[in-house]
Amino acid sequence: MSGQKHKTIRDVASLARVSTATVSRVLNGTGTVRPRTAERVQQALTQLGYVPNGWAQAMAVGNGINLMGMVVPDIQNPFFAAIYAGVSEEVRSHGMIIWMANSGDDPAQERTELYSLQRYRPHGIVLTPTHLTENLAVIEKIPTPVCLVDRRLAVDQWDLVLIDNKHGARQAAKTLIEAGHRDVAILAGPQDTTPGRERFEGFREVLQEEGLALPPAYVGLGDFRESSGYRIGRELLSLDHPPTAIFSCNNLMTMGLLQAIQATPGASLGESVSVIGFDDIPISTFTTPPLTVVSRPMKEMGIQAGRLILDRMDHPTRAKETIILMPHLVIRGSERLAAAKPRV
Amino acid sequence: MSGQKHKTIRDVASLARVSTATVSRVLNGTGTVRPRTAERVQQALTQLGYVPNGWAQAMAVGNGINLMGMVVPDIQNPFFAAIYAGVSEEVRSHGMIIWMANSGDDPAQERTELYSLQRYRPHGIVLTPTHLTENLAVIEKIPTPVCLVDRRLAVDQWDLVLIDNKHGARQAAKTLIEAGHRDVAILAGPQDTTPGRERFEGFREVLQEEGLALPPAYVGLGDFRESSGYRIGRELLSLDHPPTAIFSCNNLMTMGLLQAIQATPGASLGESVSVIGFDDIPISTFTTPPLTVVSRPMKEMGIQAGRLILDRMDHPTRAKETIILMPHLVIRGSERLAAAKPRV
DNA sequence: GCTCAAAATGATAACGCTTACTTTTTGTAT
DNA sequence: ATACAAAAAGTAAGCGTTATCATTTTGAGC
Repeated sequence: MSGQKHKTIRDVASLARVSTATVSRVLNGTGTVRPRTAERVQQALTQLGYVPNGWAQAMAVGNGINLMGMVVPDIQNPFFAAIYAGVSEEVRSHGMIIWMANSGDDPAQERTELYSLQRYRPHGIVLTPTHLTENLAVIEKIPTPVCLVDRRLAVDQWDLVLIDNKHGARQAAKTLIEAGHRDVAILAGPQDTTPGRERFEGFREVLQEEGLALPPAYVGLGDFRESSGYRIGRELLSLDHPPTAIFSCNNLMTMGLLQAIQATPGASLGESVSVIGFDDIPISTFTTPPLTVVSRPMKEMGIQAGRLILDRMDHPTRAKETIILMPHLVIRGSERLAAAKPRV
Repeated sequence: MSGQKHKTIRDVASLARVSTATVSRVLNGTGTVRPRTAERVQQALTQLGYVPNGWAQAMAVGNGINLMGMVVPDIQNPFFAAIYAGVSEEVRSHGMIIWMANSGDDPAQERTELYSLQRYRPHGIVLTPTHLTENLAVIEKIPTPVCLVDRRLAVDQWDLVLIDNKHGARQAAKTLIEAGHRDVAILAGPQDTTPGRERFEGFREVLQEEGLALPPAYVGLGDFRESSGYRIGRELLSLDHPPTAIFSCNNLMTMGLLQAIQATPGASLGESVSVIGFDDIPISTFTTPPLTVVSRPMKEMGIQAGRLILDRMDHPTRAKETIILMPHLVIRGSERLAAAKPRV
């Protein structure tokens, strides 16, 4: 039911007719307690359904609870969900639990979330910052190990787990061109984030190297959300001279883009337009043709971040470490039009 | 960085040359402090980057932190993710944060998670129990409002948010039959859970009413996981006389089933076999034909659960409430074979 | 039965904060 | 200047634990 209050160690102590210290000893297996007494305490414990108060314990012991904080732009995004899974896997063995918070990619909200998180004194924080500079001062003040994931900050002072975005984008661009495409568009992410910028750069570089033009109309600036993928997808496809291939810079925008293709009369994946997406998504094997994507070791990123934080907890002064993981292309067919002949 | 410790209210007090009580007053806006003093305190506050210790606050005030607990079988499952979103939306306005835990559909793990959750004294717990009876004793001892979502317990003592599973399953079965199918199979869930049982029942009822046989070979007992959907899907499709339609009882198994169809030579969604799934999934609009599903108001379930808990926090003694939400069929095409003619 | 070390238990001070309650300061009326 | 109420600031208890120390109990050896 719900009326009662939680029992305290004092309730247990008085029921078992011992001092709170003895109950505590039984609970934690510290010190020595006579079997007879321990038995009485155990009985009181189960009879009352006592569960120790975690905060009080943490305060008494003085080193907080085994809490790991995590602040990411969007928990619902499978990419961050996978990072969560990785961090979780890595720290679980240390008896840690994870406190997830959502910054909504908004610096103000990020500030709020970092603040409320710190109120509960986590042992470390895994952070995907929303902005290069906006919250630098706040983050610098955090007296707890911080590990940045997926995005840098303007100051290079923290442990870092990154993806070689440029490399991934270059592979995508090259693959599209090798598949015969000349009119290649990009559905880019926000240019004030590292992933957004780096993927755009890699893409543009390849086009330049191959001597292909990138007209302004073929550059769609999205916000990494599904809605912008749809909107920009519709725009690109309704151009007088629509692109024959689109590189979409993240998973959610790819979802939107695919819907835009379905919604545009005459447009058809693999028939009139090719797509390569950045990040694998659950649907990628179910489209026709299946989706070619740049895939990153998402869970591995979380594992590394967790490892870096745990490591820094033990060695607070070691030099910052930067881990750059490589994405790889998963070719499934959507990079190529049914009609097109490979250049070979 | 990371070396330092968190500042305490005492650090602030001594820097501002006031007592801790005054700092507390400034922090909480209680009592009266002269502007000059408040100014000094504010300065110390920001200079030290002080963040109050949430547990200590909660303990001093004596009513815990604004924590809502949530224990579900699988956080990764979009269904529970949506419930989370609903609960989150409902309780956020009360300044609450949510502590998510994963029971893995395993009673032992559920027990563990409920225990660790209670250590942090949540104001309420939203629970999708793993088993009808296994953890009854534990759950009855929880001295905090509990609201069950999606599944009942053997004892009917808690607030409840359910779906009319039978109704949804009946709709699915009827629709398949109306589309001309006579050989209809079911990919059922575990029969020791309410959703698993009720969906099976509804399905079986309709077949009986329509005078159709349900041979044992057409009943696949899965465990609500993708792998079992795949395995059983392969089995059903490789029967000498395979079904022409399959009703899959949850989202993950549907994913597995779709993969099984793709992997089976000669099988093809909408050509050789029709599918209706229970629960909408992101991929449902991307398959060809798009997937017909029984869709439930998932987020709404979370909202209701959140509401019930908040309500019970204010009225601990009110009678238990049961909310049953209706699923509805979303017809997209996969319930019908391309060759088949509607019976009309 | 008595002694005395060893073992078991109890009393109590933290931990960081809030909040009655008490004391000091302020400012106004004389 | 003095008195005095009101306002501001300080003191200390308490929230539920653990850990240190002090005290009591136990039981072995005589």
